[in-house]
Amino acid sequence: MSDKKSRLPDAELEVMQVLWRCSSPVTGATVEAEMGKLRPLAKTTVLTLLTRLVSKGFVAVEKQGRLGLYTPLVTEADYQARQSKRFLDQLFGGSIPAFASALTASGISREDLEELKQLLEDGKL
Amino acid sequence: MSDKKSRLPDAELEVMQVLWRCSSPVTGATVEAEMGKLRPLAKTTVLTLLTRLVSKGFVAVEKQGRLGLYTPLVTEADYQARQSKRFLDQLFGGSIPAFASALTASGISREDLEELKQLLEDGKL
DNA sequence: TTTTTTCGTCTACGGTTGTAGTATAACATA
DNA sequence: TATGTTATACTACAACCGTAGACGAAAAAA
Repeated sequence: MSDKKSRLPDAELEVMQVLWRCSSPVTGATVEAEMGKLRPLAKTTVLTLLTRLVSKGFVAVEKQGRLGLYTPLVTEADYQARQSKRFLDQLFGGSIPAFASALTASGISREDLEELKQLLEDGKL
Repeated sequence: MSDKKSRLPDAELEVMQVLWRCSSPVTGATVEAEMGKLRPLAKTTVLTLLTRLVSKGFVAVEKQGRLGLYTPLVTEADYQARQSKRFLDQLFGGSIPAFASALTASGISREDLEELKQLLEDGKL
């Protein structure tokens, strides 16, 4: 019901990540169980988050009687791509190198940089 | 007054970016003028944002009489580094390559990738 | 010094987010 | 069928955000 451009609040993102990890469609109970593994939340809280995601157009719900089956409408790759661009624009005026150097300053793993270098050299990016 | 780890809301970030661009200390009026160039905001709005930044410990204010002189307490590089890590962790489980491929999917400029490649090859990162 | 402009604090208000209790309606079970 | 069990929808509520008006004090101008 609204623009998919926007960033999701942390709690809603966590729910999306569960949805992306599970094979859809998924029941609310399943989402709650998955979330609860790391972060115990009341059932109703998870349901509220799901409902909000539905009204934002990020998730579809299909009713089997009173039971709801949830399916993500936005793929993880899609969300990642949009948010990456947004982040880069907002903090670095869109410059990847500027971002990369910020990362080194943040003590990111050397291996990841190496791997990235490989990808670039192999023309995979 | 609180943890510097946290992400700033968009409006507050914009104010910080003005502060980072100007040579400190800066008066509220200056900030307002700079902000207004792109996004007209009421004077009081800018002041409110500055005050919030002060209470969050991101900005220091020094009073010259009734006039406030504002200085950022967190450097841009510092903020960028922390947020980059946070972003990477939250969306990509910390993997830079995963992030990089999301970027290509988002239609990021070829030149930026080239530049990044150069930096990596020159060992600058 | 009276008036006007300026800078800032306080207060406000609608919307969002995190979190969950309550009520309700459908389902399973005794 | 009577009853316990759920899954969901509604309601709530405090904190936080974006935005700014009201009001007061200080400074500048007349």
